[in-house]
Amino acid sequence: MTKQGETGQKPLRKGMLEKRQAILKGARAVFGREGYTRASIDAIAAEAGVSSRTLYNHFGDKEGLFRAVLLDSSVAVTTAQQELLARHFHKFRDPETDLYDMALEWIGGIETHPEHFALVRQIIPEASRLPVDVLEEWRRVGPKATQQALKEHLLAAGRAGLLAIDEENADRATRHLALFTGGAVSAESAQGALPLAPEEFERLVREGVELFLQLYGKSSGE
Amino acid sequence: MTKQGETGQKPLRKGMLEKRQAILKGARAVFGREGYTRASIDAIAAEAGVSSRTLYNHFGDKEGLFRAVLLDSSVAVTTAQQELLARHFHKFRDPETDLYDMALEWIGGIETHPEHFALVRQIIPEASRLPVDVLEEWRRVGPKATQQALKEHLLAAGRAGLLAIDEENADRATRHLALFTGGAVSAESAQGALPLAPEEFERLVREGVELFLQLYGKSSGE
DNA sequence: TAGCTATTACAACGGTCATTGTAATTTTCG
DNA sequence: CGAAAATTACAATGACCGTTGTAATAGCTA
Repeated sequence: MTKQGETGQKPLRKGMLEKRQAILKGARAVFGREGYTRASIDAIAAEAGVSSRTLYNHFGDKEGLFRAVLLDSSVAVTTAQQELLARHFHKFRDPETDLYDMALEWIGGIETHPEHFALVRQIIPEASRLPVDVLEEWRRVGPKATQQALKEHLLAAGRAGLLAIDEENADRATRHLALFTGGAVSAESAQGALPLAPEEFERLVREGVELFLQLYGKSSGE
Repeated sequence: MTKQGETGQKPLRKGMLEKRQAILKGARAVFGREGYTRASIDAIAAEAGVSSRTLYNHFGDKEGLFRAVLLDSSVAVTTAQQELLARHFHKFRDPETDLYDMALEWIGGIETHPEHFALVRQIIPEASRLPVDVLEEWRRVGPKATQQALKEHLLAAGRAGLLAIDEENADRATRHLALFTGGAVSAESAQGALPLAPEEFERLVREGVELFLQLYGKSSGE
């Protein structure tokens, strides 16, 4: 138990890092597809093209692997989402269209990173069995981090006079934008479990952005 | 497979019905707590105070039991929710307070029927492995039925001149009320997986109702 | 009370799975 | 190249679990 792996501090040898990432990739796929309990170590090892013994040498046990996969995947997706937000808000001029384009790609992340969100869907019912620190760190590096980035971009847009947002209402505005777009999509698709027609998806996001601008737009807001 | 059980058409003998309901109750608890895969037949039988063989005689196999439990529980909760809506809208006079009271108890159903919603949380990641007809029937007798009842009450309130709701916008208004209150609570509590402080719960519901009235209230709406 | 039926206790089968040990083999690095 | 480390194949262990059969028992109904 105290040998190595766990949090993976110092994989020095060359191939180790590749093996490790292959395992993480395979585990993300299988855990997301099958769920924690159904996912067998052998299936993950096969998906990663690795012996199951190597997997144990890297991550200790099944729970350690799940922990590593969840956090690794969360960091990756959060990074991608933050880059996406930065890219869209960089050229933020017209709230009407720019906010819609941004939200479309942001919420579309559910389909851009299907394995990650399948993985996240698995932890919801498993929450009471998962160590609290894992849950907390997931929220911190995942949803919370993305939300924080969004909040800062919205604040910047507010300072630029493009939205009716200031330090006072920024938190609520951020929650509202997420709720009106992502929350609406999530509710309609049973938390992403059921497929949603693209037109329906776009309609929900569009209506959500319209509602958001109705509250925080410069024309009718304030 | 063709012997009996399955959909349970004719349990005539006296004690059988009690056994059946004891099994459904125990299965709801264990399935909700452990999830489909982890939940063992023996654990369910023990929780129900019944031999595992009796369980098989009633429901055929594990999947048949899960199917029966999910639909039975959904019908029960939907009935309770519809009664709740009828009771509140019966004495619907002042949108400000009446709508808040209603939403508080409605969304509070997550805590009033914890086993049911734990069960529902389990089917989300399991969706792709569940027969489509089970999923469809669940949505029909569950969320869809409640949503339909709410829509009719909102329409009635609109006809009574208490809300700015008519046949044109009733569907959207219904979705909005659910999203602003239940969706907000759901998002904040990670789909109900993480506990939410009562004050936070009430605050979210209150803000949700306020926002709803901002859009569909008679004073500032229209 | 007699007979039918549901229920039970018990055992067993076949399967899956997490985990570990070991020895051989491959890979990496000095 | 040669040593050290990582990886592999292989097997085994111990546990859990869904499901079924069976014979005994308890409960209901007529």
